[in-house]
Amino acid sequence: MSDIRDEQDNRYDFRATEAKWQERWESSELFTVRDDDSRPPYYGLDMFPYPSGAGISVGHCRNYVPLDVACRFKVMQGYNVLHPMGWDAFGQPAENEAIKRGRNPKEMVPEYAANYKRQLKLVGISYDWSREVNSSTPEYYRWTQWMFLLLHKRGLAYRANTPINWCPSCKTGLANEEVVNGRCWRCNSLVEKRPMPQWFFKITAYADRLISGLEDIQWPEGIKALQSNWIGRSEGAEVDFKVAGTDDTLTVFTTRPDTLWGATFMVVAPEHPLVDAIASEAQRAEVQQYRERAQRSTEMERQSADRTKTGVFTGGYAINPVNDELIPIWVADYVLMGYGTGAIMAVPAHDQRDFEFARKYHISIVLVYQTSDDQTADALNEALPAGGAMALGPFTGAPNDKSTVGKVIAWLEERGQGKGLINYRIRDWLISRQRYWGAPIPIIHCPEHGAVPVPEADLPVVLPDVDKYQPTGTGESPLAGIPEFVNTICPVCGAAAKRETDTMGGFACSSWYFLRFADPHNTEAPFSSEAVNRWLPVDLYVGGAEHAVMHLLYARFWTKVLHDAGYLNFDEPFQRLRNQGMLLAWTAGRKVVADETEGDDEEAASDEPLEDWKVLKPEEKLTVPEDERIYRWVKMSKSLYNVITPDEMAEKYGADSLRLYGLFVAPFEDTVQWSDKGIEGASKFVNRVWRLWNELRTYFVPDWRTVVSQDGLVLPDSDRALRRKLHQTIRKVGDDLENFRFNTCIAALMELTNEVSLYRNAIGTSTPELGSLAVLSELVELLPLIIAPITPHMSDEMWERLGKSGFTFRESFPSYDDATAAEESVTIVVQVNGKVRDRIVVSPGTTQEEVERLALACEKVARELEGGKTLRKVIPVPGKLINLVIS
RNA sequence: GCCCGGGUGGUGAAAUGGCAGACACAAGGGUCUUAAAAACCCUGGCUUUCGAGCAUGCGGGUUCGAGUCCCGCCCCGGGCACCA
Repeated sequence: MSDIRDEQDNRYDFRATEAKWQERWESSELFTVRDDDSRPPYYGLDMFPYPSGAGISVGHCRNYVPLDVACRFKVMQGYNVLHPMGWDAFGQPAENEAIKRGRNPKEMVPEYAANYKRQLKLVGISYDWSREVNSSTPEYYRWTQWMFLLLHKRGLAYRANTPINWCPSCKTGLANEEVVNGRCWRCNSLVEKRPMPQWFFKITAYADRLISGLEDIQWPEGIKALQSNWIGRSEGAEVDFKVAGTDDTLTVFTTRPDTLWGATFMVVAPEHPLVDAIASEAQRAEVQQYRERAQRSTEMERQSADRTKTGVFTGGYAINPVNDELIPIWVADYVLMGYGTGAIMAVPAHDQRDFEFARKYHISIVLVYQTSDDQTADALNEALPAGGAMALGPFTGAPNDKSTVGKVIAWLEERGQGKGLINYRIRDWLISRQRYWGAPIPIIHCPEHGAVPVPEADLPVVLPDVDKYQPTGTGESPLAGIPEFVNTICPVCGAAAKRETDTMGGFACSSWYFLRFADPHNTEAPFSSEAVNRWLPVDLYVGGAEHAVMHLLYARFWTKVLHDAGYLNFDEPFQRLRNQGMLLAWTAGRKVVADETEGDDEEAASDEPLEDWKVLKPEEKLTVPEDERIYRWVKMSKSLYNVITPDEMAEKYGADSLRLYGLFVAPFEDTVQWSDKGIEGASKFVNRVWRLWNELRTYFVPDWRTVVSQDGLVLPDSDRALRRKLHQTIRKVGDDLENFRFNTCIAALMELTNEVSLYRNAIGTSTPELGSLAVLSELVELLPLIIAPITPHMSDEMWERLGKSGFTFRESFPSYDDATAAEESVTIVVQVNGKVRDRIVVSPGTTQEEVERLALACEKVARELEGGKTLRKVIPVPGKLINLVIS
């Protein structure tokens, strides 16, 4: 490029340089990955995004850039690195946006994707675009449907008519994982319960393996805990209670069968099927009323734990199997139909919820465990969940612990009154959506044969073009209104039949896309096992922690199913996971006006974090004066009108500076507050490196290696020090990049730069010796390589100016020499009673005796010893410190 | 209520149980310049009687030595929330 030929101009022309190299990377297909490559494979993956209209913000660079740096580093270390990108284009986020803009998602998504792609290239991300996938294309969703059929074949997809989570605003059912605090994860509306026939994936069948599989993957402990808690394994027993005067049996799940002797009543959920049978004539009306009231209240109201418990006596009694006592059966909404059996035995003495209920309704309380002989149930102020010894029944004297629980379960099993059982909190994954923009569920409903899977050969079931794709709200998908789509024939008998009109939720597409990248153009299968087994599991997966119990759980489930079906030789998809921190922006807002109701602005609602604060919309910025504005740090998001784009930053400071700033500002996992000052600092550093390097390049001698490796080469102290720093930096940068410590990595590069600058100042206008020239040349040649993963554009430009051909991406990351990096002297801290009194500088091999002698010889130490104090003890820390204990 | 994170200068942050504040930003001073910008150099936790003392949310403890480990609190962020 002609405008960077002026070598006297020491200002770095990042615009021209970055454009030049991005073009060259593209035209040389630098980032295209081949399967037939002898280097060891490495798979680095970002969670694929849905491309929204606003494009990416600098916030997105918090994950794309660090992974890019890690991948570029891996390439330079000699790996064949798969680093792909694609579009999670199906699902509510894309569809909601299309509706809002009055666009057809089919046309809109590719436009948005193209913009994302342009931006990602602008930031210099090294994706292999030849493997780009779009989950909303028939070439892709054909195989998502294939996955559905596989699950169906294996008994893991079923249709059931149970009350499901319904979002009235999105007009569709939602999976449990998509309901956050009783609200829709996309639009924040309150979720209702609606009974309707829906398709589910049987993720509960894999609950145990989804917990145990967490053990040997390198994920943040917090995410593992989140998943584990979500799955919620709890060990206990099912116990059968006879309903007095009937043939019915009420089965309960309990984790504390050992407290059966203290069960003084039972509670069933309002929706429990036996309620009618249990209720006595006298109580029936009251029970019925209570059930209706419970049905009307929202999930949120019902599940708020601080609400005082309510309930109604059914008039019926159960027989406690361990002592044949009659105990009353109540109906109360603190018992949930969705967990266990929807019925509990209540042990008020040892369960706080039952305790509160018993006290409120004056039900008797019986102590099973006593912490002392004179302890009475009447004296309790709260339940005793732990401690004490059993005070009644055949296990009298047994401790209040797991071993007793086990013994009681065995005892119940022997007597045929119950059995040990493990219960899970996780529910099956509801996959049906009554929406247009998703992969049609490949099922045909035949009056004769029921729900028949579409034969594999007939895939894909193509999503038809429609005029109206808005959700209907009737519980039917818009597809139901298209006779050409709906009417078909049964694959089994050929009779007239109807297609399933629900589509799959977006999380179906993202549950296997990481497999498709290994073999993205396969038209015969979703992937070849050979390709997938070569590249996967993903070595390094980067994305947001908000997917802990959604995508990350579903993807693990599908991987296990595919493994069990023999398609994969691994059953955990992501070996190592890293979650980037959020990016916050300083955002103008105002107080909420009294009559403003929640959810009036659908889009903003999902991201607004504070209830007493409303973001200023662009049009309000003119009307709300500065002194009425309230500024807050909130997540950078287009719905909060506080987005800074990589485009504007790349234009002003350059992609390399933007990359460097995001990496340097804080540890990768930390939340960051965006600052323009910060990126200015990063840009200053990039320019400083550029300038220094260009000055020093005039000393470059290409054969420096022979000089540096000469036997008996004696360099002046300053040269040895510079070389030592260089090799120490190579070591540190390599270590830090390996461990995602980008901020300290860049700090090390800054330290090196500072040292080089001082060295340069010291040279002044004098001509360096041959040895010094070699040391400088080593630096001039290696620096572009060391910094290349972070500032790839500048590095390639430097590389070319050194007379090298090709790209730093194709070079090896420099190795360091231990001997050269070793310190020539060490500073030993001299402490007296743990307080620093002095420092002594010794050579690394100095004996401990010598260090001690030198320490005692320090004037400041001598002063401490005055007044008859004597040395009691010497604590040496070799190479670091010596602590003299005196008194 | 339960489960995870986190609290260190004016700010972002460093620190295998061993010199607290690396590296930066902002600030102040200087060099260069007619001037400014840029660049380069220097200073900087607080207090001080210039010996030193005090400092990593608070209070205890372990240790020769604690930002780091243990116990008890407080505050902030996130997740779950009547799960029997």
